[in-house]
Amino acid sequence: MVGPEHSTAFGVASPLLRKIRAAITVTDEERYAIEMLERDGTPFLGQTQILADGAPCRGVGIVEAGWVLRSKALSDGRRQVINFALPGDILCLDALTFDRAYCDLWTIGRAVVTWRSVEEIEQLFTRFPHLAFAIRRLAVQEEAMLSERLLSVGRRSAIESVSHLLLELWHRLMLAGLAGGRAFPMPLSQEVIGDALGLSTVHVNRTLKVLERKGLIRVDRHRPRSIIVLDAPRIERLAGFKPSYLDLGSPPDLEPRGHRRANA
Amino acid sequence: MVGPEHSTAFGVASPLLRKIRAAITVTDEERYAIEMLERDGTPFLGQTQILADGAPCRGVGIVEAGWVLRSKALSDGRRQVINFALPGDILCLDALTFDRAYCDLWTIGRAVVTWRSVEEIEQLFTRFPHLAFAIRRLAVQEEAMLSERLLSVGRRSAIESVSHLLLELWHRLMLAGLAGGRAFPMPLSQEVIGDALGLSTVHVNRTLKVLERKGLIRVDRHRPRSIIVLDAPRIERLAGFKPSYLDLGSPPDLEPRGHRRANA
DNA sequence: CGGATATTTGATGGCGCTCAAGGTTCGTGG
DNA sequence: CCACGAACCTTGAGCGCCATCAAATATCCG
Repeated sequence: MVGPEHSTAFGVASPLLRKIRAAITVTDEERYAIEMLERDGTPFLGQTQILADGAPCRGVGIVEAGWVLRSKALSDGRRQVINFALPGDILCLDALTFDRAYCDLWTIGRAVVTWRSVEEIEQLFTRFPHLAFAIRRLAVQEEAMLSERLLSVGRRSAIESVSHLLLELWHRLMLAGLAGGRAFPMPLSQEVIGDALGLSTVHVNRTLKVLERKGLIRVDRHRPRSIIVLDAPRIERLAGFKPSYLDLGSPPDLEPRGHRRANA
Repeated sequence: MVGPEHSTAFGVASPLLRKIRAAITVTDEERYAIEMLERDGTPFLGQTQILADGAPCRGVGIVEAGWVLRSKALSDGRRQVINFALPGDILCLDALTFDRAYCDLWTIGRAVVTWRSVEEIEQLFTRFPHLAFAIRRLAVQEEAMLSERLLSVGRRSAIESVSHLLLELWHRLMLAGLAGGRAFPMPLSQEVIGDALGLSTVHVNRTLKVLERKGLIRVDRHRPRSIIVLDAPRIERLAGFKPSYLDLGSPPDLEPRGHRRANA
């Protein structure tokens, strides 16, 4: 039904397209337009700052490959990671209505980012209103993720927060077609995880160890690092993880979990 | 230049209009349209839930009077307040692209909320593109506030967080025309403040006491409760508060603070 | 005045921070 | 192939910020 897909940097089929397809049905013309967005990106190597809090925003960024993080820093160096952008995620969507960044942007390891001007995106939205709708949904999802993160940092214990973050990343990577089965890539250092959850590096380490000792996950420390989920139901229960906030298409499952009927 | 303004519930001139004027110049027609939005609201008395996490969203809400909070709860009762909506703030702006709530909504004390259908808002946006732009800016500001809250909860100490929250509310109330001078209304109980900052009620109490003992604020405990800021520069320094993330119009002040020239 | 809600204060303890040192993995260049 | 440095992970010891529990006080409302 659909032809072979354009292959983006690092040889993965477009995660952005995949995510948009979760929200709307995409015509061939629209598919082509999306694929054109994810071209000619700038490659970065290590941890590199690509945008500064308060700086003018050059437009909208698309993460072609690698991971990017959004963070805010205090004057004495304390840092809070606001969110992670995975391949197919869009950076600075707010640039469409506000031309100043309110966060720092850093790459994590290798990453490829494409910048598109506000005008280009607005033309795209005019030509393809469906795409505008789908991408606005991505923005709503971002806010839902932010709320969930705030809940973690404010009210969940360390082991709950860490578990919840791992499950969120696993889920997002699957939705983007970047993870399958029980394993998923984990480029984040324990320091970065701590900065996302309001924890110290040391405590993230101890918490991961506990999760391993409980037989819930296995951490593969060889690069490229990865996580293997050994007991999904148990860690989901521990984290109180309900993936509905990540689903763009269908409404969230309002029934209690784990009560699917046998022959339905 | 501008005629007498329509007076909303509780006799305060439209805070929404005032905030929109910070972002764009408003024509008389637009002013009338905004004022029509803030009519015929439903009044609520105490702490009342007006929307549930995961429930279908009836449309967009406008806070005419009183305060509303957005929160998420864990199954065991722990609660995180995501943000506060003051008079003139808009609730569920995401309903325009996503028809499910991802937070609970509760009133704080007396409040009046008007619900407008998605269709009505979309018609408004079509008729007045400038208004659409200004209101999208309000949405961006919401995200900036959320990021700042995450920074507080994750990385600031209790005394820094509490100070920062107080300053944010003071500033927002001034922008909405609901506070002037050094005093501002404070309907939030210490429990609610704790739920917003990831702190216990007891610790919020002790922290407020410290701020009073340091001579930075005075808490008026008689209802309607209020806060008086006694030493704005000092508490702003303590909190690391930079109000640029709340300003919709002008770009943020990139120069170091407190260096205004004498005769300028 | 009585009941409900919110604030205040003390005592105690734990989760997670800090400091410090040693181990691992990996990239680079000899 | 090995040496070396950088970044990251690991583990222990000690402690502090803030949570929890409990009880008294204050404020408001009817």
